[in-house]
Amino acid sequence: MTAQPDGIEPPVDNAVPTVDVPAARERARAIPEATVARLAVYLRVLIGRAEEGVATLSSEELAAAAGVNSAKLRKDLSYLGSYGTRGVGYDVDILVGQIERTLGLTRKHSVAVVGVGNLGHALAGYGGFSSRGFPVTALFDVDEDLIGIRIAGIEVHHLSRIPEVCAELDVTIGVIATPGEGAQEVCDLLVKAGVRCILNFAPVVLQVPEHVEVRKVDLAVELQILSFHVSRRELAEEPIADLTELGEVVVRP
Amino acid sequence: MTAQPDGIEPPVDNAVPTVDVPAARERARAIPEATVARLAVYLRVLIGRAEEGVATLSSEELAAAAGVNSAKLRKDLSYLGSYGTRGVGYDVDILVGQIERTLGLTRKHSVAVVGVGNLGHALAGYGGFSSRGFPVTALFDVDEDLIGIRIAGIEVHHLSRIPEVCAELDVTIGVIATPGEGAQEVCDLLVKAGVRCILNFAPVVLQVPEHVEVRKVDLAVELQILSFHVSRRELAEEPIADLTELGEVVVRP
DNA sequence: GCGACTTTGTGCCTGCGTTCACAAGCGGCT
DNA sequence: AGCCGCTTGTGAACGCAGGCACAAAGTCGC
Repeated sequence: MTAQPDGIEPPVDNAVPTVDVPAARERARAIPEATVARLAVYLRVLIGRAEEGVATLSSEELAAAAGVNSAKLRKDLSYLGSYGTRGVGYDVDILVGQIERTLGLTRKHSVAVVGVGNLGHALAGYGGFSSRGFPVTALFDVDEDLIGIRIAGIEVHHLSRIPEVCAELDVTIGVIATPGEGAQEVCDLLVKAGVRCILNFAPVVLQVPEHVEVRKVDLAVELQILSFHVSRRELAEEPIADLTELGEVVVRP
Repeated sequence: MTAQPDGIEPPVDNAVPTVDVPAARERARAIPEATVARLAVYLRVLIGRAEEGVATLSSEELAAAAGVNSAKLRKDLSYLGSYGTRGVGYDVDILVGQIERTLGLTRKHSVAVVGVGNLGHALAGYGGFSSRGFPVTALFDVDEDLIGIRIAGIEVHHLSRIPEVCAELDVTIGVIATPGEGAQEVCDLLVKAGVRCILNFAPVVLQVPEHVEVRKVDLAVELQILSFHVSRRELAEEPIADLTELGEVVVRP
């Protein structure tokens, strides 16, 4: 364990405990964010291979399938502990179990989707969620015309019932698929309802208390990043001509 | 300009050129990926403020609205050049123009969506794309029942027509919203059609030639990352009890 | 016109994440 | 049983991104 989170070392580290509970906590905390994101990718690949009957996989193969460097993969997996066999590779089933444990996938996470527009509707019907242990159990909207109807078997409630319904269904993850305007209000409601993890599709930066985790998915931003690469490419490819369209007029004094 | 991209300095840097074309190219190349992503966020905030009639914004205000550190914001903007006024802040309109130029948003980017399932349907109807200069102009699917129907006014074509239609409409960005199985095949078709930027919603790692840029949006992965944080929280909050459910049995020899 | 105040732009440092390279460890073959 | 080859796990180096803090540069008031 090289990277100590932030200075504070655990007091004593000499005795020989059989079950090292603080270490479990330390380790979970110590896993870098970037690694967590990749673990999810590895998991998907592993589950796919497991279904094909593959029992063992080397870091090289797994890395190729996940689109990363094999050294990075090994380091990522080493955060979970030593579950590989030198000379052989990783036992697929064991690794699946370990990653699931680390990501907290041993329990189901009930998901509430707020905003049943284009996107919310799609998310409610998206099979990829429930099949991966994230069943959408509640839908909310402001539009009175939508209240009470069922989408993919799930009833749509009014925003005002968020606290009540979320508590009842033990919702752990809230998905905000509203327009930008209502998003902060919805977020506040979710937080008040005890939801501590939010996936935000609305194009606003949400203000949340410190104990709440927000991840933002912004489709327009993704396209703009791609757009940047388009122009960068064109810039790099064209030998020297036609750059005037840039309007770049840098005058050095 | 401190950060020289990769060693090679421009030959002479003494004369007084009026239009510094190579510098434009260098600069576009030098902008860090992380900065590009944030520029898109700044742009959205700026456009919002511009509509409210705000003419000038300080780095502090803009940073707060975008949810970042003000020093980081200033450094990000400095990659575009010096467009702020000390003691005052940034002129909103000028900055909008500069960011749009840098991101290549001065032209429209025609978008093709492949896969008209739940998600593809939502994307086709999503107003956030066209309003930001990314009109969805083509839809594709394999399902014969869908071919020929119109969604949000756009006709659905068969996959096989991707090359033809994309060329005709000058599609620059392809969006893959198919299940994982067909994704690589669709990707190959798009690449063959000359599309060089792809936004991939399918849960697979796409293999593409070097000159093609892929961005992946994986909703299940996002949820799994949130799930990780849920368990991390529970681990940190519970004083010491109930950690056995982890199954964490680390025995130090 | 000058001084005080405000805000930008950036040099420097720190820390995280990635990559390299290799020793340690394990299985299989002889 | 012992050796050989393969693969993991990790120490160490590197590079990039983030944050601090300050000098430069501009505005506003007097």
